[in-house]
Amino acid sequence: MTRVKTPSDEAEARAIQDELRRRVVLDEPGPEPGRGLVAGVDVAYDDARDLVAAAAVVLDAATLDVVAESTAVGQVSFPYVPGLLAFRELPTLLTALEALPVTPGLVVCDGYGLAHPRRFGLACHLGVVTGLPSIGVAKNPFTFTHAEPGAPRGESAPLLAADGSVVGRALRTQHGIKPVYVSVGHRVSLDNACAHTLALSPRFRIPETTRHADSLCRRALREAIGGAA
DNA sequence: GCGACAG
DNA sequence: ATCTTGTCGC
Repeated sequence: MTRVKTPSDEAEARAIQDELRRRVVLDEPGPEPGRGLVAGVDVAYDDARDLVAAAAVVLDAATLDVVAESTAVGQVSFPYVPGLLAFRELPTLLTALEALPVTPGLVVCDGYGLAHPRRFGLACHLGVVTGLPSIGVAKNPFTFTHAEPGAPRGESAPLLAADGSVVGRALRTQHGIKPVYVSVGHRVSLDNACAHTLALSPRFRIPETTRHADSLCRRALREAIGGAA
């Protein structure tokens, strides 16, 4: 079983990131968009009980039909610290992923990959520890900047770090609607990551993978609380 | 130095 | 992330 060591403090977490970051693979194009199986993952929290519920939903990339689902509930083991999100979400997320009856060719994370203060966001971390191709699709630009993409669906602008380096892309998934922020996680090119994101978002701003995972983890959290109360 | 900052 | 009903629109 894939495990993520829970750091005892932030310094240790950063040291772990530094070590795992060396294992990120960036020279593979990744799976072909619109084919195979794509998984979406997300988590929901109950702060009062320190619970975290994770969901993994697998879609047929061609039809966007749901072919498998899995959830897991665990205790929160790390605080929310911007830049260290993976240590909070990954343990439970991996449990849900491993319980899937199939292995996806790509995992779409709700958050960042290389677009990260230390170039090792949640999607990179998940990709490295599972070995699976992964990308990050976030709803906010965090500390990064970008020019306004053209209005049509499919338009994009480079997502820039403070030092000017390109860490991802602000991608318009719906005409005239706020873009999403795509970055590479592991074993996928940025072009491919954006193509997948577009293919997964035919109707709404957020990819269907993330939408399914979001509603499923919220449901799992409600049921976990309901069963305990 | 302080605040902002993926979820 | 989360606090949160009805309402507007396809």
